[in-house]
Amino acid sequence: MSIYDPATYDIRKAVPPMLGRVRAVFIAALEERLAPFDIKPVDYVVLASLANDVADTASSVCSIMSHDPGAMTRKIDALEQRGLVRRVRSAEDRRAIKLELTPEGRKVFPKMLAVAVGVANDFLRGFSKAEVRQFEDMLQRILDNADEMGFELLGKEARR
Amino acid sequence: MSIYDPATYDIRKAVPPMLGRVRAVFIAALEERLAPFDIKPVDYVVLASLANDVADTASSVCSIMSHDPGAMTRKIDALEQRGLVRRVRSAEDRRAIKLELTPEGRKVFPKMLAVAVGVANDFLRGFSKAEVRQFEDMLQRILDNADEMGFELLGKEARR
DNA sequence: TGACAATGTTTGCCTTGGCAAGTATTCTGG
DNA sequence: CCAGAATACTTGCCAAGGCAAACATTGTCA
Repeated sequence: MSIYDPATYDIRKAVPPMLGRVRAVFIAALEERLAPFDIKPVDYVVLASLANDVADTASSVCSIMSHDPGAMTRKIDALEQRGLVRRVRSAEDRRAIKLELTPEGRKVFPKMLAVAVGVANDFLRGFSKAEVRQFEDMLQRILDNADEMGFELLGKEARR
Repeated sequence: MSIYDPATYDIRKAVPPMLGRVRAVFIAALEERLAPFDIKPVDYVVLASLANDVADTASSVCSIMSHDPGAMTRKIDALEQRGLVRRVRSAEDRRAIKLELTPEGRKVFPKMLAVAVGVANDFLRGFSKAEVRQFEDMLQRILDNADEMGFELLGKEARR
């Protein structure tokens, strides 16, 4: 049974366009509140991936963020230049380069995290915790569907 | 009462990062299925805005999509070049330029719409209609919160 | 083991969006 | 009425991502 019908599809209410709008305001808010740190939302996500041990190389950060490897190289160049991130050639796999936060990076990241969490809480004002959990679950179910359809959150080549 | 706490914030599950991922797979799927028409997701949204009478000028399309006016000029140049959209100087307000689909645009758009709705239905497989409605409502509530915080990325006139 | 595929990173080129300045037109307050 | 603000669009310039090619290294398998 289909959810949406082309004849009645409303781009002002349907889930896909709404997702885009909500994401847009999220990023706008994050950008504004991270500005004092001279950090952009994308940079924050890179730092957060490293800080949370969700990724430890450029390529793993790329697959998590679905970001281009070429662009990532340049971004890490900049973050390294600013002394927030360090590159360490891996001993086990000499192709890879381990990434880690510098002491300076570890010091300032918590402030950015606080900002990001603050934005999330502000936008979810009025939601109960149960609702948020339900919301998270629905998002995960969509990702699972995407997964089954072959749209994993990896580079196109990695999909095979 | 806050939803998220920096100490336990998980970027793999929290709403903001999940929104980004879900949107990314949506766009990837849309891009792939629109490729046969040589149309990109952004182009589709422009055409959809015009087809659904949600917008009828470049600026109104911009506010709906939170898109840059400069980029929009170039995009419409291209769509006009391809014979899908037509520019008609407005008689009432001679600053504005009315946009409309050409007969050719009207002819091909339904196929793109079918693709887009198909993607939405595929990704929402397993959702009941009630769940989708609830999902839409939550997204709207977030936009309303953004609104109160001064992040009105959508043109007000476009929402009326 | 030896070709060949795959992975991780980098670089150059191209496309596209963001931003600022400029023009034309309309709106507004004194 | 009219000077200045606001709106609609355009253009040029810059920043950043997407893509492809190149290189080094590792994995696979006949």
